[in-house]
Amino acid sequence: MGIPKPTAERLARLAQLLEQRSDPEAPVSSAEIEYLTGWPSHTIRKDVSALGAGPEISTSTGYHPQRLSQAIRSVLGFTVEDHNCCVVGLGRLGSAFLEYTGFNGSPFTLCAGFDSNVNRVEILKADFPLYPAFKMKEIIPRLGIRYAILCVPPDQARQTALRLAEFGIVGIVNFTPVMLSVPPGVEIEQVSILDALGALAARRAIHERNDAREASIRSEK
Amino acid sequence: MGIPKPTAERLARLAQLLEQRSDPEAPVSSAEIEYLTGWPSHTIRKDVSALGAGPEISTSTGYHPQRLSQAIRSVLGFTVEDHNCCVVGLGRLGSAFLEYTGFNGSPFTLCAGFDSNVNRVEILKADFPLYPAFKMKEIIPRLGIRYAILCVPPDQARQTALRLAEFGIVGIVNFTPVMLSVPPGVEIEQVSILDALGALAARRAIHERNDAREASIRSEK
DNA sequence: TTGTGTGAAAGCTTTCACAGCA
DNA sequence: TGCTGTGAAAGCTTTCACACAA
Repeated sequence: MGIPKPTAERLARLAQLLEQRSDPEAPVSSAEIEYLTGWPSHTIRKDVSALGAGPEISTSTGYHPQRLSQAIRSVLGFTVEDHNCCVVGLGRLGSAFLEYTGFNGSPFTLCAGFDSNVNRVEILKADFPLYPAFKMKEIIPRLGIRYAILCVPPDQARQTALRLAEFGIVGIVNFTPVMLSVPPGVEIEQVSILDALGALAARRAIHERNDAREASIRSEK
Repeated sequence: MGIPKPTAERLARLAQLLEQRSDPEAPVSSAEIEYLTGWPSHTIRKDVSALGAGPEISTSTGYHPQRLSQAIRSVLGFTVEDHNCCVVGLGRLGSAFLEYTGFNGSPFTLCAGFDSNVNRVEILKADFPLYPAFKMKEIIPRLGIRYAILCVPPDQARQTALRLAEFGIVGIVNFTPVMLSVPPGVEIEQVSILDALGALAARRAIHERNDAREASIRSEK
């Protein structure tokens, strides 16, 4: 009984959602989670069930938010020291992360920034140190950084990703529009706007197609 | 025979990939696409097959990139006039899109930006007009904008999304960390960094779990 | 009565294996 | 010999329906 990938991704998001709640003690039902997320309540129950956590997670009035999110983090292996991140490329997009407050309270810590432009590294301010790009090789292993947020210009994306993999990065959030190929063992999460828009448009096209199809089936009868 | 959602999303991405190619005439094989994307070649063949496009799409040496991407766009309904987009919220992140060149050559056009801070709207420069937020109601229908890129501060996200839906937006790319609930008929694509990192960490946890499980099974024998 | 937990069924998607074509 | 195309099988995930607990 392994945990299915879609289940794990839903749970990861659910944990975040639970931690945003105002009252971490007030029970939350699967129906309420359905309302907040759009996922059907039975899917949520099944997901939680797949965790294999004990009965202290839930009562007859719903789940205990804090215990549930802890159970999720523990089963998915979200421990703070494993989740140091860095931003690579400090242009408009990359530097936007320097002032992003969402990391507080999350299991991820942003602890370094890199840019090939030494000037930019010196001018920008952040709560963590910024380095010139050639120091990646030294800093990434030293700080135990495992995840990278890639915001370099498109023409440098492939090369930079390969170097990151070499230095021990295990996951890359790719904000460039370039499709990356990396060594096995490194995971990529693609977040280009064009992909996101493409996914929306594709979903919408299916809707319209299916609606049209259903309408024509109905009219045939 | 509808097109499965995962298939549609892969095809949307494939079309983009094909359009980035240097030579739009040189045939591309499913094996080459496998190398570029990581998707197995038989999945790609099945996906293309699901399009139901004619035999002019492929030869015995592979697919014709240009014709294939056109077939994808036509079946998925990617026509230029349907895909006007706007950026909502012009802070660091939102304003990064103003200088983003990736939209050229894509089926999407960025044609407006909105921010509640009138000052910011006047100071920032872009190739398309920027408006104060209260004009959304007027401008979105007038320009036929269907997709919105949401970059407002977290505490305004929910409210803004609902207004966008009201004004006729059918798809929102949500860059805020807030989970949105919108009326049916509006699609959301969530791209918060925390979600992306969470997905990476979740996938990695499964890998490690499964590897450990396999190792222990092996050692039991 | 209102909620979770969970085998079993249904529904999708991917994978396979091989036919067919240039 | 290289490739695509595609029914059929296998493998996952979601949905259902109902048992069970407070």
